[in-house]
Amino acid sequence: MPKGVTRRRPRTRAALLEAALETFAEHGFHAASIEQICDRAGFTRGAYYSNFASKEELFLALFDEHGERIVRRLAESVDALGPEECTLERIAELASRVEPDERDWYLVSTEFTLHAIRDPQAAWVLARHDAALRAEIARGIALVLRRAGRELTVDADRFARMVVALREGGLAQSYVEPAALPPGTLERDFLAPLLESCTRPV
Amino acid sequence: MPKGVTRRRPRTRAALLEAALETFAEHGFHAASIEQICDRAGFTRGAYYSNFASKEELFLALFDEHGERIVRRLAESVDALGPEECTLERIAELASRVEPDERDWYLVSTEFTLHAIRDPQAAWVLARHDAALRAEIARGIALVLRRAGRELTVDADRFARMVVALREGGLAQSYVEPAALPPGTLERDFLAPLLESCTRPV
DNA sequence: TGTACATCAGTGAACGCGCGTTCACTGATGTAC
DNA sequence: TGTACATCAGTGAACGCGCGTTCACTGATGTAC
Repeated sequence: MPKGVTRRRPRTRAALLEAALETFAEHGFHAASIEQICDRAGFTRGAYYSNFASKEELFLALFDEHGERIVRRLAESVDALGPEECTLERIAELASRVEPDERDWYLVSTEFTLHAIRDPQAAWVLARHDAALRAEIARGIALVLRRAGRELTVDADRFARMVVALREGGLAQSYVEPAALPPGTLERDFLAPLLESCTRPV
Repeated sequence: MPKGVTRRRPRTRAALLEAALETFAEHGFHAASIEQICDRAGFTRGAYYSNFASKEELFLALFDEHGERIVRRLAESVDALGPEECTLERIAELASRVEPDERDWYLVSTEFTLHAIRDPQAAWVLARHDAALRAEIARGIALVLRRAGRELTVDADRFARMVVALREGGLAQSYVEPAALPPGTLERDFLAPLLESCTRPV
């Protein structure tokens, strides 16, 4: 193992993945060419094939590694939940936050979802990430509800699935008509009522 | 105008559109080849280019015409609503119905949504269809609520957007993991509570 | 109703371009002494 | 620390295949009388 000097490999790979995210977001998986990705990353196609066996493999790696980042980020947000976040309205407001950089990920992960519906291996990878994501959502909700002196009356994972559906379904509409439905609107409007009717005082 | 004898044109076009729906559903827009579509429809590529100027145009026509069918079908369901459908649970159950043939349309329309997020013309077409769909949903909900002696306390179109988000977000999860989340589950579990907390007696 | 002609829908071979993939190479990174 | 050598990451030209699109044609559909 070399010390001090950094091998270029990981940085090249990371640059290609980052460029792939942006290029796939802009054009879609099939319409995006490997040359576009390499140009954006500042490398040649040879470098690409030195790091990835095929376009398909890149797509999988991209989803896998970036998906992990998303889960980590959410976990940190949950860990950072302060004691003041204990009203149902406050939870809804937190859940309605949509970062500007989520758009690219939305486009890529939705396309990956379509791929997963057709491909069992991709489905398996997607299901694992989604489960991890829902576990964090459930953890966050349970944490805040406990502080608010309430508890869910429905299955936590099922509730988390509903939250994910609401968010992803809402983002689709928001990205098609940003003016008609600003991102986060549905969470803001309907999550508090839902928490109201799906919890009870503990 | 010829009488009696049917020109082949409309039938050929319809066959190509039908085949395109299935082929796009199976492989996705870019991965599906025009030859596959023509083979499935029982025509040659020449027939295809006699009916459509390009692959892009077919995609748009397919979404446009099939989308209209979906709205019509929903409108008929709303018209057929009997007086017995007047409890909140009954509405939730109706909304949770997912026909087997919706899978193909889900795959194609979701891909079209991604396309629309990137392309203003497609966004406009999609927005028009979605608005018509939501209008029918709102009409159905208002109809049944009135019979149940209740009314929405939130904007009807906003509520319809939430219903659409829940359904499409839920279908994504269901189609990736059919065993973990049978189609319609989220509607069945969460629509009644939502209607409960978003309506009042009139 | 039957025949001759005109038009139009669909045929299928050919084209050519774009893009994923390969490979012989070069220069940068790391190792030995 | 400096030099000689080995390995490895990235280069970029070339390949070839698949697919969208075109076009000269043929046979089916429709019209006139």
